[in-house]
Amino acid sequence: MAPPVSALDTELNPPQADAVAHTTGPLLVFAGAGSGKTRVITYRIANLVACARVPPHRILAVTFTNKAAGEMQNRLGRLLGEDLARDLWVGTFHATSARLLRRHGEALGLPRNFVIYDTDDQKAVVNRTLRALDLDEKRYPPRVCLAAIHKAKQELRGPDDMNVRDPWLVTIFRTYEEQLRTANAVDFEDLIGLMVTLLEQNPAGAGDALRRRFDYLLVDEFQDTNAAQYRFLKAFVRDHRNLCVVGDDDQSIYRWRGADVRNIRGFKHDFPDAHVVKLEQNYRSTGRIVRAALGVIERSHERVPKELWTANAEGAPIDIVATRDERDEAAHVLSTIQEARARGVDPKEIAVFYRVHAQSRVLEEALRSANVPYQIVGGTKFYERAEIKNALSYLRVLTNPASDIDVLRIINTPARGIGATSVERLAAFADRAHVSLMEALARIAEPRAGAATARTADLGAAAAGRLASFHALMDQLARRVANMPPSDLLGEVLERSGYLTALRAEDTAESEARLENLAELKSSLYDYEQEAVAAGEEVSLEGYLERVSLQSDVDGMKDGSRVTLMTVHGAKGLEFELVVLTGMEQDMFPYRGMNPGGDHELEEERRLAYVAITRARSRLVITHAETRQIFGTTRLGGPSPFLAQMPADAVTQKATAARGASSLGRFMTHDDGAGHGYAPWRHPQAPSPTPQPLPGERYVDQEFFHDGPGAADDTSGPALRRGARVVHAQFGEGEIKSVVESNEPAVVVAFPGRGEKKILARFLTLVGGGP
DNA sequence: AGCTGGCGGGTTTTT
DNA sequence: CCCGCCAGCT
Repeated sequence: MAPPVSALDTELNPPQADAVAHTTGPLLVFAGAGSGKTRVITYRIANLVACARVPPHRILAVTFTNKAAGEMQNRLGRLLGEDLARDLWVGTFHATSARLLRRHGEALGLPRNFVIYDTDDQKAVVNRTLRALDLDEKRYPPRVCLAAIHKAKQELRGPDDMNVRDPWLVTIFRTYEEQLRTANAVDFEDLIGLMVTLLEQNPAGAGDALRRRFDYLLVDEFQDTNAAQYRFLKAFVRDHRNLCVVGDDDQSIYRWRGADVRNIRGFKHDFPDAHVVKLEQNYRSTGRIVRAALGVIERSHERVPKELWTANAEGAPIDIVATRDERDEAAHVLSTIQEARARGVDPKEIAVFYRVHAQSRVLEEALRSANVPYQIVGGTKFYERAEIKNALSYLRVLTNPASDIDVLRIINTPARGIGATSVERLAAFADRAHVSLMEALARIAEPRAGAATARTADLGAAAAGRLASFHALMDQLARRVANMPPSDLLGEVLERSGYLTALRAEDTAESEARLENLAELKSSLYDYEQEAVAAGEEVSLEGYLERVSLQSDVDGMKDGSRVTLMTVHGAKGLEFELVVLTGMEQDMFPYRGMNPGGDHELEEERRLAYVAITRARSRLVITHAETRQIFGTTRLGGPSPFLAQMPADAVTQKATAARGASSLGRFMTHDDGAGHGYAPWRHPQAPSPTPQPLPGERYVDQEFFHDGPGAADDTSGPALRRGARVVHAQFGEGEIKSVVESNEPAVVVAFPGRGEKKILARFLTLVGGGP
């Protein structure tokens, strides 16, 4: 066995060096939060390549997100040089599987041009299935059906061995599978499941071929793998057993998605000879933050015992701030951020966390009106917008005409007179003939026999004509796929389909936004082409579509100098100088949706809180609100029980002025003047506490929350006012003429030489910064 | 055929 | 509160 790279050795503590030096056989690394996990993985790979002389293309590293994969590849580029690093296989389970299935999937009858159906597509398939089976979608809600299907597939179960009582669900599952297969489509679970089939059943020797590809496998965030993924790994390393898994059972937060923390806790059972390393020294956070995190996680039973510690300074106390409601909370978040910025903290080193996306809106409004640059990770995703999905459906049909779901999306988009009745008749005809919708269209569009076919399908001459011209359009476009780069093809698609014309004719702020989004889509295709060329990969429409399907929220995170707003789930694996953790209330965190919730769920919430706390390097501010408007109703939750579990000497209890005032208004009958003579703010769980306003605590700009004159239609906040100068990516600089009411903040801007245009606020940048 | 408005239902986290 | 679905209207 080769010794570790000596130059790296000095930068590693003993357990880290131990893990890096290990080469042959199974290795289990428990990596506590902030314990230098990524460093260990990258150095271990570097060690394998540089010392053990393993060719890079024979190493597969699996990460949780594409972004993490990219970062790992970058770091390895710096350690090993770009040439070697490029040959490494680094990617998510899904991206890696997709890539391998393109090459080996044919052994299972999966064509190379398969498409990946996202949740939306899957739901459409279930809806279609329900209609075909004539089932009431009230009794069989698509969401519920899909959840049952996913659960089964995550455990590698098929319709015959799924654990459900209702036989209809089995039928729905079976039909769903049939639809995917005939559409040459796979869902996320198939990507893993089909790989397992290849590896375990070895059709046409494909499993052996796959196994021979890699000598070493490394898996990050192993605590969040599911049963199928674990079986994938075991099948892959069957012959050499060179499997290194890295994770932290305390950070397992994806149980709801099928992740099974027993994979890491029971790893020793499957690999009794595994070398086990524990990384317990935290290099990231202050002493107080580490102790607060430990206070929460130590209440957990079931966990593998670990001693997380840090040699770092104690640092500032963690602020636990009681606020009146979510708006007061947002104001406090804002002032915390402003204060940090004033101290010179880069906005990109600041993050605001929440449990559920629904909490983000108020926070976003506060930041926007104060002109704080920010980005929201997750929520309504770019690729889920209707116009983007439509455009992508055109592209997908061009690569894979069998994908009926995509055909249904675009057949009458833009409106071309093909109504529901025509589509239904077409679908019925396709069904009888056992062909895809595109194939059915081709038959109807045939110059001679077409007319008779149309009659068979019960389609009138006019309808048949419109269907034929749709087919002609797609046929024409399909001929161009091979002849032009994908970004140009998109342009062709949008022009020739009439989609752009239709949107331009609409001429609303919304249609304008859709056009902008489509332009952005085109540039994302262009970016892909550039990157693929740079990485020496083949540029193909399929390649782009695959990337889009497998993109995650955090992948879209930009590196700009902006504050990040995200859910705690999204924050896994990241770290920030300052973290503001909001909504730490009973029922919000731990979150209770509508289900009663058992022990296991509380355990997962606890781990989630642990993840949230340990993202912070030097400063952590935690807020909770007395009342919270969410989903249209007001929630009243006391402080989260997790707060009481943080050591008293690690935290400082505070309250906003508004919180103090609200208690006064609500509980006192006499006017005593705010902030005087109240019982001290004792314990977060004390009943009806009366907080004492912190001396000197005040608000930046509390005023804007109380609608002033004209505030009602000025939804964009004070920043975008009449007369303000703004910059637009395409039209350049202009002046705001008026603020218009819309779903989204929008304004009319006069651009010199280009006239006035309605533009959504999010496409504009203010000139000159602050108001 | 396509639009609009009313209604009811669901609202976690996401590769 | 927001969305999607349906029915009824143009």
